Amino acid sequence: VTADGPAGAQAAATAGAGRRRPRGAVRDGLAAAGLALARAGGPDAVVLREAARMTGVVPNAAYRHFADRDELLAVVCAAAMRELAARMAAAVGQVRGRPGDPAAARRRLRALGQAYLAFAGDEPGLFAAAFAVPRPHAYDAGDGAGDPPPLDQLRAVLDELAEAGVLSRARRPGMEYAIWSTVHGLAVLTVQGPLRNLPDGPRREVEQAVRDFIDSSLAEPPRAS
Amino acid sequence: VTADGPAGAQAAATAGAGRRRPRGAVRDGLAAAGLALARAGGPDAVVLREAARMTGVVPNAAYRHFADRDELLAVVCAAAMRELAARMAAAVGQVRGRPGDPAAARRRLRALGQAYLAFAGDEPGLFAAAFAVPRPHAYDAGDGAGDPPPLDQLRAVLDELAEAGVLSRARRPGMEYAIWSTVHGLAVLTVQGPLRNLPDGPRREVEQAVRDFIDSSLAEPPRAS
DNA sequence: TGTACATCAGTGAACGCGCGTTCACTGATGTAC
DNA sequence: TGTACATCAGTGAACGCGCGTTCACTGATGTAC
Repeated sequence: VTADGPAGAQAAATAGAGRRRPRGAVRDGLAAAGLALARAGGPDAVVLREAARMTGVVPNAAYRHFADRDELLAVVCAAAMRELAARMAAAVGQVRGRPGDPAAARRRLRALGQAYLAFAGDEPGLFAAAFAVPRPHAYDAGDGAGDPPPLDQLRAVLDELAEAGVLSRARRPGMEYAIWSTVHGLAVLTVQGPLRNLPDGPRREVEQAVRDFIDSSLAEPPRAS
Repeated sequence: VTADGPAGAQAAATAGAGRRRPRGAVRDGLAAAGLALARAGGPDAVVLREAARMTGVVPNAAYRHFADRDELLAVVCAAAMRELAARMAAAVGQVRGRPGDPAAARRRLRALGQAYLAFAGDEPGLFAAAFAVPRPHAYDAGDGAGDPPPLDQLRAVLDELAEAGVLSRARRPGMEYAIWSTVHGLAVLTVQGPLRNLPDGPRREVEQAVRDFIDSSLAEPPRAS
């Protein structure tokens, strides 16, 4: 962390004992290190000893801040999910057009999906981690601060589409799950799944097919089956 | 494997050395044990030593049949994918109605999706394993024997829908990826993902919403975006 | 403002575990003559 | 049909590794009087 000269080793060893960092720095450091590990290798790569190493702290020091490895992992996963939410919020925030404008609403939905896919592609480790949280899942549990969780962002855009008349009221209920499933499935299949080795050309065609699929599903009334 | 009496231990120990099993039995046993491990705990649970233990063989004996743990895992994953394909083929085979009948074609598509979801729900470990194959993926590589791979089964039903006039020709290209993404995403989200703790009622509503979403996307022409 | 003391947050050493993998071996199997 | 021998498929022992986690400790921090 600090630059050590040839004589610095002893200084570090001397100063190393006891508490030297400001309050909360070690906990934050462990969480940040865990996030870096997840970024590089997914949730399985979040190794407590390695996070402690990166923080410059002895492994068992982590137990002052987390009950066990699972608790650290949960914090990392939540951070990964927040990063996804931030990417989506940023993308949708860049779309021009007043609220209620049908064309703008469509663009916002598209931006949301695009951001989701881009995150999965750019950060496969974080994407996997975001959905790999151990035991109970706090996916919707936005604590007020920060961006709303992905599902809420999607709901907001769909509500706007319904108000704008692009999406018929009758079809609105449950639509967020259908679209979420579609985009999430595409992300999983093309990033970690069987379609991960698709060349760029076919990959783009697949993505276009999925976009058309979603677009064409917005306006029409449901048909009897 | 064989029932050992109190005096059987020595017999087993005596007979244990050297090769006793019929040709290929150990390899098959390891693969079957690996599949059982994947069934119970997903791809990460496919542990070479444990598979050897279950087969009644010393751990390093596995290296006579597989180059390393990854090769065993690949075999297990392929078997898991074959089980998914078999479930889908069985489900679609039970649908009555001659080829080309529009209503029957729709039922076949629905049966396909239903089987996919049911497999993910009944066998979460195998489902995860099927999509966790290390390095290059042989998803489409049907070797002639057995059922066609899932994607081909889906293509066949969509072709039938197109011929029956249910799915307009213009929308047919790429549709298999859109539907696959949707169903796969739903499976992942509700089985391992953030929706895994949904009570039965809401879960059924979500599934119904996704079904409606797919149904309503078959017939309509694409709209300009 | 100064001192006594509880608490907090780190260190150092060690534990047991189970894993994948390698080595030298040996006995049964199956083939060539 | 019988024998010599190469190959195959197992055994037994061991390796090094890195992990999560526990223990007893110690020194700095911050609080009560």
